[in-house]
Amino acid sequence: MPVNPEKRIAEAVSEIIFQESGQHVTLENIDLQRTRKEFEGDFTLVVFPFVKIIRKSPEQCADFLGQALAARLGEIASYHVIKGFLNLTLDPAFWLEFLRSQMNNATFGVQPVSDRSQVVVEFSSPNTNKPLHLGHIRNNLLGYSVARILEAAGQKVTKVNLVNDRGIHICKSMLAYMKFGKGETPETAGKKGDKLVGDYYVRFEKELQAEVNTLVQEKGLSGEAARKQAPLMQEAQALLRKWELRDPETIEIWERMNAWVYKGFDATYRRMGVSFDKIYYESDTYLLGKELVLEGLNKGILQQKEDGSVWAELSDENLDEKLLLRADGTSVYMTQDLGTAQLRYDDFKPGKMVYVVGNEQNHHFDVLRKVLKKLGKPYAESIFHLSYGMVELPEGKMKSREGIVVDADDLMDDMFGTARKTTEELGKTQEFSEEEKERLYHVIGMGALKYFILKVDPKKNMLFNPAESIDFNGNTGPFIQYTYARIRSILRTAGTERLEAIDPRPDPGLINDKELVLLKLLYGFPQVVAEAASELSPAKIANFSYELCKTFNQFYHECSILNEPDVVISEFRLKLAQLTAQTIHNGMGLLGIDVPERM
RNA sequence: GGCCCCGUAGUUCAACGGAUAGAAUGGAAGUUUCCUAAACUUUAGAUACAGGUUCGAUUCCUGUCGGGGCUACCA
Repeated sequence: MPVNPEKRIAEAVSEIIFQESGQHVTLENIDLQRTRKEFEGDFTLVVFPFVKIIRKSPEQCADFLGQALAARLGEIASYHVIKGFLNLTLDPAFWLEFLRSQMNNATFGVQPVSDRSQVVVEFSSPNTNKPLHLGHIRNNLLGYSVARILEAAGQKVTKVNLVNDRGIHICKSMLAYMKFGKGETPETAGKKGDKLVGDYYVRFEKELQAEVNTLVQEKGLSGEAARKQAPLMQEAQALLRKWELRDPETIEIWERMNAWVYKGFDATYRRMGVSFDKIYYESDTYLLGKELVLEGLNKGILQQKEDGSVWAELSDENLDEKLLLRADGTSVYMTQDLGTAQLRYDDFKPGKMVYVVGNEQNHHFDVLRKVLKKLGKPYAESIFHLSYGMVELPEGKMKSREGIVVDADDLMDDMFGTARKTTEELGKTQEFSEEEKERLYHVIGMGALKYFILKVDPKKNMLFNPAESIDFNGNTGPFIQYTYARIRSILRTAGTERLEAIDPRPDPGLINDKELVLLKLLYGFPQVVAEAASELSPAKIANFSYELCKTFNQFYHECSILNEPDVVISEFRLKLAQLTAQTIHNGMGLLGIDVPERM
């Protein structure tokens, strides 16, 4: 029995058309899709593109191709034509063979690394002056999932994090701590380190605003001018210069505060279930960025102004000029990113560098690519910005600059609490131990959060509704987890050891529609993974998994699995359930979502 | 002002240029001597607007109207 009917059909179509008309049709131009479920058939060939070549009406064309294909390929059991669509039905024996070949495959849909070219995926990219918030959650989940999906498609992936640990914003929280901190530590304050430092950043902005208000009132300055002249801002800039000169006292405080932050971030990452293969720090890359800029200046690619600032002229690329070094010689965000890109390229020589960064930075990445191109860097074209939209909450918008943020830790606490409350109300966990309960509430709460966010197309702005995400009905993570737990329960009841020895092939004639629908859906999983990888879209996996669970429930409802008089059919169904569970497990794994054995 | 992204049932999301625009949720009505009812079944309900491109447009192009973002010597 052939293993790849799509390919065989497409090749046969190409040959048939060539014999008929003498014209070559490439495989990419043959539109063969899975038949939509409201029509009879397994694969559908769209024949409209061939009507001019074959010079027949769409219906005649489809009929001609159907006859020729059925005669040529044994696995095609029948065909029929609706308008210009040729629906092909495969022999049930093909689907049974598919089940037999995959039923004990624990890695169904997940390939081992087969592509030697590296992909580097950067995500998270926090600033050390602020705790992680809801936007970071979407970022982390997307990045982690995309990395796993690329891996499942056979690519070698390195997950990296780039920590923004230097710059004027970091100096602001340092300055506030130096002025108002009185030697406070996370321990004495009773706060996570990242929260403590974040509070000083907020404190700086508050004190600065007070100074600005005074200047505006007393000297009649504009808000913008007042901000620049305010003593605190001047001090922050002085601190940045001291930092770049490696002033020992400044460096000591900087290191101490950063260590607090990293400890806090680690706890949040661990809880979120994400990890990195390598962490870059901008304090290590900005000098390389400066070097690249100075090199470009020497070669005459970049321009220096009278005040000493260095710029890239991008008007030939339809962009404005871009500052790369300030007049005082300190570097900006773009400078750091130039250095980071170079370092990353030197480290891994990746064929592709994916940056998971919010869409408000679309312009930044446009400029980054073009500056690198101007500098003659070969990797400029391999940079891919995976741009995602904002996450909003039902209560309204989140704006980190205005202090309206949803803290990542708080949100995860919330999800855990809701998972506990909902589960306890249903009274399903009474026989669980305390540890098992804690574990389960974590898995459900995080599953709800992850699934809700990942099922949406990354580039779209989205609305996250915590209450709706944790609903056990509908297109949610907990629904999928629940379906998985039920299948596992069935398999435990049946006794899995009995399953290993049986032949899952009943007489094809004994298989009913529900079983066939489920089997065919499962068949599509590897294809879905491949699509998700090429489009960098976890949403594809999420929506497929939901479809699978729903289909399983319908199958399960109509086909009694254990109490079936016909033993062969029943065991065949158990095999089908087993492959379904495995597929849910693998699919959720690609989203970074755990599935519990019981719930 | 200029540039970019987005406008789909009441709501949250789907739909390589393909068939009768799918789900879920909320609304209405049902199903439990049964292996997890956190399930299943039935039902009403949508492509912002106007043109164009073609066998065919939610999808591509143009314009209008809405929403968001960017346009920093912040990151």
